[in-house]
Amino acid sequence: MRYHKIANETIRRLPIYLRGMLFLSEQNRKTISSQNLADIVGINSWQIRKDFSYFGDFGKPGVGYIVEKLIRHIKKILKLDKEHKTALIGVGNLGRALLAYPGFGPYGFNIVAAFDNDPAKIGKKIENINVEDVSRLPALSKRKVDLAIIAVPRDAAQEVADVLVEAGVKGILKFSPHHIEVPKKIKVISIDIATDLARLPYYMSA
Amino acid sequence: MRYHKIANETIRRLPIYLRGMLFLSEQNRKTISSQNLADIVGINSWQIRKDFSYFGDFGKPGVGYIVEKLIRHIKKILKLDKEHKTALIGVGNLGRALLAYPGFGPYGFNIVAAFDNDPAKIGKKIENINVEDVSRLPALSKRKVDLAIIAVPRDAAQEVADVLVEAGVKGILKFSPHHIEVPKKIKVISIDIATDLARLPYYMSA
DNA sequence: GCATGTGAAAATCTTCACAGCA
DNA sequence: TGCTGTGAAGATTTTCACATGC
Repeated sequence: MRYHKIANETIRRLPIYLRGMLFLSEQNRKTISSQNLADIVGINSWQIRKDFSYFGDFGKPGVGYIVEKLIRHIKKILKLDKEHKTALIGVGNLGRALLAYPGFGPYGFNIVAAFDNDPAKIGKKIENINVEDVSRLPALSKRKVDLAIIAVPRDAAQEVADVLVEAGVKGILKFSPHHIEVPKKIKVISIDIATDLARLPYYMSA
Repeated sequence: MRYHKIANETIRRLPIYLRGMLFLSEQNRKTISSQNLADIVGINSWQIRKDFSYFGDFGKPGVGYIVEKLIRHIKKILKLDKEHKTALIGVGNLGRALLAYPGFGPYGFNIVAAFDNDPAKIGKKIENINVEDVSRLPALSKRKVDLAIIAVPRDAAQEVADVLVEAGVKGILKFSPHHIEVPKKIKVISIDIATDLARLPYYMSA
């Protein structure tokens, strides 16, 4: 292994590899070759090897990669090896789907708090999480929450983000399509279904 | 304008620009400069100008871009200028959130059918859409549906995709994290919240 | 004078081909 | 023999700087 600046694109792919490895682990596979993993995740084998080569000698020539070891290794790189307490803001349709989503666990994400501004929802329990008033957001700083998922309407996103940053949140995943302004040290990732969907027709053969 | 192969990354950004332009249109803005648009969408102005330059002379030097004209132009490039009938497969939490999602309209996406395999859901009406039995999927070919959104559990995704391809669907948006195998001419886009979220901790300053 | 459009340079990312180890 | 790890080549994408048009 040499020193390399790690490509951004590599970081984007690591969670995909991790997903594949977790699947293999469920099935009690012990080792996997880059070619096998390529078939599972839909990424070329040489791309996989190149990506891994940034981080050290993961695999054994002639054998492949050891599933459990690779999982631990990728988790460590992505800093997923310890729990991340996560707050959800906005308990609408999407918010409820997120609370019910079982896929966060294996990555160490744990939704520990949910907030809304609708009095009809505040105080209710959804999926075992108590819905709190958004006015209580600033108190998050005391609760070791470092990550937040924003699932509120467009116009409220910036305001919510400001409070979250103030409360010490380090990373934000948002579903509102608008760009929000945050300090440079805060990382924001956006998911917008319509924006992704909008690429499809371009690639669809008539 | 010259002939250029259009960069994939450019196509990825076009829906983001479109989103910004639609927002401006709502506010009755007539023209916009690349710098102004940059502030709204969070992408550099030179990147925006470069992207647009692939398609022809969109703007007027000294003035900027004409909002309505640019919207029409981008929609045309992305083939969003006509309606895309869309089917939803899987009416769980996520599926219901998608049916209630108001953001598809401006892009010309219209969910015209929903399917599930749960007898308790079949026949129910959700958000004005009748939930049909998945066994009726093959009949989609007669209904001019060219796009499908798969929101079913992991293990069912490949099977559903196979039927959809058979039924003539040209593009698939899926939420199941697994890679699925489809003919090359079918375009598949995946959204996986956990995979996106998993990148955050890496970038979060301790 | 203001803002676009674009060659050219720089940076980044992917692909290849194969040396070398188990 | 099978499969990794990686330098080097190739392709793509971003960034810059400025000529050009309104």
